[in-house]
Amino acid sequence: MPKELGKTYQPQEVEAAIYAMWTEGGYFAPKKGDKPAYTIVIPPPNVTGQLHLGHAFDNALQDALIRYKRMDGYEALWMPGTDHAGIATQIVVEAELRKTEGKSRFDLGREAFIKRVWEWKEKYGNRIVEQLKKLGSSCDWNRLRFTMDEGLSRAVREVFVSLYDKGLIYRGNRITNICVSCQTALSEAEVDYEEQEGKLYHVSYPLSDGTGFLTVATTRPETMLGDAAVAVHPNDRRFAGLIGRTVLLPLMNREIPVIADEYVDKEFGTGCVKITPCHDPNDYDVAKRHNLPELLIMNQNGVINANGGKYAGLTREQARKAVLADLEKDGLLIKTEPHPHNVGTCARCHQNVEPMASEQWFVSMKELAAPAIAAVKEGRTKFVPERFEKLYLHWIENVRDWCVSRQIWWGHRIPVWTCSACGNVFAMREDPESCPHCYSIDLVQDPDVLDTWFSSALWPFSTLGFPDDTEDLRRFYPTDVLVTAYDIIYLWVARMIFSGIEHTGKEPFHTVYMHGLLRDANGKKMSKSAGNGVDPLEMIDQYGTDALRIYLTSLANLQGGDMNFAPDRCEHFRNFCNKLWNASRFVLSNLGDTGGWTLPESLSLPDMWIVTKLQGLVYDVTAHLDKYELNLAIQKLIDFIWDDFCDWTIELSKNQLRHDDTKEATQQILAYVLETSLRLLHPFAPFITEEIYQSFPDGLRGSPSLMIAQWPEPEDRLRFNHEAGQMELLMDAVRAVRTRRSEMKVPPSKKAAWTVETQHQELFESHAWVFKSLAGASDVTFGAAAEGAVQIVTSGATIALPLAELVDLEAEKARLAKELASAQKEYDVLSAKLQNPGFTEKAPERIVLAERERLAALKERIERLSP
RNA sequence: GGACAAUUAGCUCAGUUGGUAGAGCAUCCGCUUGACGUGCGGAGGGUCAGCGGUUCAAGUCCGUUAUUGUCCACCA
Repeated sequence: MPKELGKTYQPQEVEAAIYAMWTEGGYFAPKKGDKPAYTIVIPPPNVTGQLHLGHAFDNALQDALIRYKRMDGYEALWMPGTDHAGIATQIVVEAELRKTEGKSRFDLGREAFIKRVWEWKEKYGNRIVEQLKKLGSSCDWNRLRFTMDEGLSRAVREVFVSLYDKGLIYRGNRITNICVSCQTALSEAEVDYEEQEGKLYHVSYPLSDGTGFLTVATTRPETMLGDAAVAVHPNDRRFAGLIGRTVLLPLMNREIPVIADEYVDKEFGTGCVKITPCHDPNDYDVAKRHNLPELLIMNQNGVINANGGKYAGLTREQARKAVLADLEKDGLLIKTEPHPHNVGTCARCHQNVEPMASEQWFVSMKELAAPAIAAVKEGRTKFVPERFEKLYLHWIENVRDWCVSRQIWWGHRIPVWTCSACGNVFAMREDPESCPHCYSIDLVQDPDVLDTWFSSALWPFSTLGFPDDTEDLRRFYPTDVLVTAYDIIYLWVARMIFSGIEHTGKEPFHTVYMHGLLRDANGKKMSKSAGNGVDPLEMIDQYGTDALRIYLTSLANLQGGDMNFAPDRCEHFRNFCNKLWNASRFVLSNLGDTGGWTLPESLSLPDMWIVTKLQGLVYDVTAHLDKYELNLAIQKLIDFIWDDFCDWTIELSKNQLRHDDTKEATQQILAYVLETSLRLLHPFAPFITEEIYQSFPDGLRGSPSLMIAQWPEPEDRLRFNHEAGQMELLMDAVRAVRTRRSEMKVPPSKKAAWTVETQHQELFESHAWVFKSLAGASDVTFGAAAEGAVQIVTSGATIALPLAELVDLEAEKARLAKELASAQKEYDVLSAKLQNPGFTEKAPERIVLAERERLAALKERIERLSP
């Protein structure tokens, strides 16, 4: 029996039960069908994460795709999981530790701290998963993975050791970006550059022989403590005589040479550059070329070390102040000028990073990048929209070696050991018990952990069982499409591509569907500090999940551009859900004895029209989904359901349901169109469509859940183009009369007899009920208009309404004359176009044909309008 | 410095191979029409940033200018 549906849709009352029903039914698990596997891996949210709008958007798109493919017979797997998010998680747990116990991670020690993080993860790590479920995400939750699971950790080991053995991972001392707040190295992709209002300090370095000064310009004066030289351009005449001599480094009283190097830009600053090998990447290179000594003056925590002389123990900020003050005192600070420049900041904590020399592990990129470039250039991996390919290629073609070691504790420990006995350094898949070289058991493991993205890069195959050759891996890998925002192309997407190729021999997905970022209603970036963030869960409470999802889906655009989210615009989509709800109530309360949602044997003209429209919709929605044009798909669905189905089909059905001879067929057509529409809408609005579907009587449900109902296919036999065109004539007449009546302020309750002059008399006569139902016709007769009637010229007919008492005859004449003039003008333009051989010969036939028809229609209209 | 994108109705934005410019919101006018006022019917409002080009035909393709935004590189 059909469930009783309330007058308005109340999403809060049904969503949880629907989700539970899906879960209990086991519908999220992939089912073998007549089509192959279709796989999407979720971009794993951080375990520390709270659901934000970006997740909601990304997941709405993925869920729509996976639900569509599942209904379409594919063995659809949406692989879920979470990321351990090394630094981010460690920061969160450290903060909590400091707050609740006033302790640092060092107070606890490494093992105890890691235990704490695991406890935290067990307690809070599933919060984001529960939130994803609220969105209706149809992930196969039984497969939930975590990047630090045993299996995934094994994948990390395998990949590390395999790269190490191939010589593609090495340890090296070089300038790396260090976050002194997180106290770890970062990869270049984790550094954000931002323009800061800095200062350029001009500092005098006296020549050792006391004959003068050289003035250098610097933005980081504290680094002068580590200076190894002053460099000038070899062709710079100003300093030609000074090359090879020495200056006395102020404050440190060290003699350093003046060298010549082409790196120096003569035009910039003073033309003299201080060379600080350990604290600037360019200086490092210069130092290598000139064999300069390397002097590190700062620790990873940003505190000046013993090499900094009397400044040792000061933080970098304190050191800068002290150095400047001392220079000032010595009269060596010549000038300070404002100098806006780009400064690298830590992507996690937004503190300025400190470039400094340190020992780190690197992945050698050149060899790995080559096939990843080819994969995209040769089309095995495609980006949608295509323009993102350029970004990807530009990055990977210029990629530098990847710094993968992090000086934190939460993450995959680098599987490299050093033998204290023989000094052997080796990487192993299993923790070793003794040195493979000298069998000593005195082994020390590298203290660092791997970059979080090292494990994320393996996600498409590590989640499916790699490194084991599992059935899942064979069936679901390579995956199909990766859906994510463009801001992690380098951090994640590119690394998955080269990792997938290197370790599995296959590109991890054939399509990368990229989208933009959500901004607030004014186009501003959403952020906690600005307080303009929108909580999707609040949106769900207020408007329902489906309304939020439809709105988000409609925001996607074909350029992958950023989108502005205005919370109150959810209302429109909430209204749409309610509209669908009520349309369904109407259809369900008028089912009668309809035994199924098959079409009636004979179709009326309006039936043929809506069925034809529906075929077009099936075709369009499917095509848009296949092309990742989800915004267009949802727009067409809304237009069809609201405008075509509700405003025309349902309105007309009210008349047809009153007559015994048309009642049953009408019931059937309503059920048929509604049921098909629900299936098409389901990927976008899973809850409401399922709730309505479950309210259908048993005979009308082909499947226990709409989730696993079959995706509709367009049927050519149900395209009635001619009849649909006839219907449009009737609709034009309805609209034309409505407009005129409205202009003349005739209340809808006032009916009027129509006198129609038309070549389509049979059509208009047999469908007089349409005009009576929708356009206030009391009677429809045929013939010439009576004197003083209001004449309405529409496509195919002139309709006369006897509303003489409401009409100013002169105004009426003027209006008709104006319409005639405008029609005539349009006719002239069109006829000139059709007389142009350039057009008739070169334009496609269908266009010419359509224009000829338009011309004929205009001609007829002009005749009708002519007095 | 380089690259990419955007510029369409008062506002926010769609616009899928070039083929008569669309939506929502806002505004205005009507409506106790038996699914829905979270609704129904109707109206006004646009030289699609400027200029030039290709084409029978340009919001759509090409060039150029302007403005805005993003990314990359990098200036001690």
